[in-house]
Amino acid sequence: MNISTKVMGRLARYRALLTDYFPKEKTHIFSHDLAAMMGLSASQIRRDLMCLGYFGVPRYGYEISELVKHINNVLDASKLHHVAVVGAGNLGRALMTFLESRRATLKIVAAFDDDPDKANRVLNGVPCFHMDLVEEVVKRDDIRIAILCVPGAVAQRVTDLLVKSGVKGILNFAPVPIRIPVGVVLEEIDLTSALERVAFFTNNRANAPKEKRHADR
Amino acid sequence: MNISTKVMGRLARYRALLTDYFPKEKTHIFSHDLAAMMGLSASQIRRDLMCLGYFGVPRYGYEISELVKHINNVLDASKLHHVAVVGAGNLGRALMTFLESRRATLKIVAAFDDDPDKANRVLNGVPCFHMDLVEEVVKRDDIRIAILCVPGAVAQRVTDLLVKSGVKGILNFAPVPIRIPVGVVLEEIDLTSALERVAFFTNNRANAPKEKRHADR
DNA sequence: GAAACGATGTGAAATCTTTCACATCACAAG
DNA sequence: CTTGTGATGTGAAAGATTTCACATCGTTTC
Ligand SMILES: NC(=O)c1ccc[n+]([C@@H]2O[C@H](COP(=O)([O-])OP(=O)(O)OC[C@H]3O[C@@H](n4cnc5c(N)ncnc54)[C@H](O)[C@@H]3O)[C@@H](O)[C@H]2O)c1
Ligand SMILES: NC(=O)c1ccc[n+]([C@@H]2O[C@H](COP(=O)([O-])OP(=O)(O)OC[C@H]3O[C@@H](n4cnc5c(N)ncnc54)[C@H](O)[C@@H]3O)[C@@H](O)[C@H]2O)c1
Repeated sequence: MNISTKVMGRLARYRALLTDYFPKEKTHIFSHDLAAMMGLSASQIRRDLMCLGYFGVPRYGYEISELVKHINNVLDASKLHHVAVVGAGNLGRALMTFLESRRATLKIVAAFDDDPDKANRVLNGVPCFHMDLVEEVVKRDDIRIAILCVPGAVAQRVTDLLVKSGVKGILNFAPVPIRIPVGVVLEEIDLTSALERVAFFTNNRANAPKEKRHADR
Repeated sequence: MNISTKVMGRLARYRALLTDYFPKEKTHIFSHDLAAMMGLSASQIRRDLMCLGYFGVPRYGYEISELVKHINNVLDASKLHHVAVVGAGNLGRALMTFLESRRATLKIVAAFDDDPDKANRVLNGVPCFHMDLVEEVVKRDDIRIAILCVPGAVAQRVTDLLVKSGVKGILNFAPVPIRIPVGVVLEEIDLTSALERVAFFTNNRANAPKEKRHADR
């Protein structure tokens, strides 16, 4: 079964909803309830769940604990990933605090910055190193993933260093596209253009994307 | 011409690249150069640019200043939007600082928080009000767009208040899906699931989305 | 000016994603 | 046991996005 990026992302969100924001006393859920909560169609939910190898029972819906277990399974949630935040500025530090309390399998083990004032300290619960030590620490701590929060002007240079040091996945917040060799995974988050999208569709209703449906009939 | 969300987002990123990170001495650009920089195919670039009503010239490519002008035009960049940050915590304050220096047409005019310590002060250059004043200030300052940075548990409640007050677009960072009435535009940014996507494809090469192409032949 | 070149613009094909529609199933009720 | 109900799982249609392929055109060169 080949899971697309989109399905993958939605599965992660289903899981977050079910584990973090769902009343504990509920043991089962219907596709259309999940759909209403997510703002998607019920058939899309069912289609997504097909690739889990877990099947709900008609009339009862999906058993939540089983569903979560199977999502974990498909998303490889047993593997622990070591993550580094690169660039311990405002955004980087906010992310450190935020992610600390989140999925146990994604552990932030280090931060890097080229500002000497930030190195050799513990920032927001994370040991922060100078950029000179990237290669050494990445190898020593088996860091596979980097969250890139450095200014756009140096983003490509820092990326090249990270890749050279052995990082296999990068989540880029710098508002510039960066290039990576094949074999490395890249996800870009461009907050400015997200905000611009909202602004555009806000006063341009005609072009707005089709309404999200909340049911299936 | 009907512009999809995806095209819209890419146009914003082309513009950012051309205005912020492109050598000033260059006056023209080819679709395949832009493509290489963005990590997309040249034909996709050309297809996206088709909806601008501006045409490049064969052999010379696109004139950058004209291109930017036409993107501005399509994205309605002349209109000034008033934006509020709701929830002046770590993320909210990082965003205030960051967005201040960005597009002039998206102006952060207020922040809101229910912590009395944060109200009635200027935080990161933005006046911060208590949540009790949302309705009044949104109307007074004609705030159309809200950036939602409150804890997930209260996100829906705060959203309802914002919509009631007249906000027309919401950029949601809380890691829960929120529901809005039709007529309001919503964009969700889920950093946790973005990070999980990176982690997944990092040790699951087989399922990785197709390589981005950098050329057209 | 004519020919060659090397880029664009775009119809059509290919691919990816979502939705529809309905057979099927497990349980509840009679 | 039989029937009715209201879910699921899924083939196939519809829709959206991306890529291919090539006609076309402005520039350069001869
Ligand atoms: N703050 C936000 O809300 C926000 C939102 C979206 C995107 N971004 C982007 O994220 C990045 C960081 O934003 P920020 O607000 O945290 O900025 P910031 O200035 O607060 O932090 C940048 C950090 O990077 C460090 N740095 C600079 N050069 C470096 C180098 N060569 N190697 C290592 N570290 C280096 C600096 O010392 C600083 O600590 C920027 O690219 C910004 O555009 C920020
Ligand atoms: N920090 C991050 O990097 C990050 C990343 C992704 C998502 N998020 C999400 O963004 C939101 C904010 O994150 P944060 O790190 O800034 O948290 P934070 O705790 O630093 O800030 C939350 C702010 O919201 C305010 N608040 C609480 N209840 C409120 C209410 N009812 N009305 C108005 N304001 C209220 C608090 O006073 C606080 O200032 C959370 O939902 C978080 O999950 C944060």
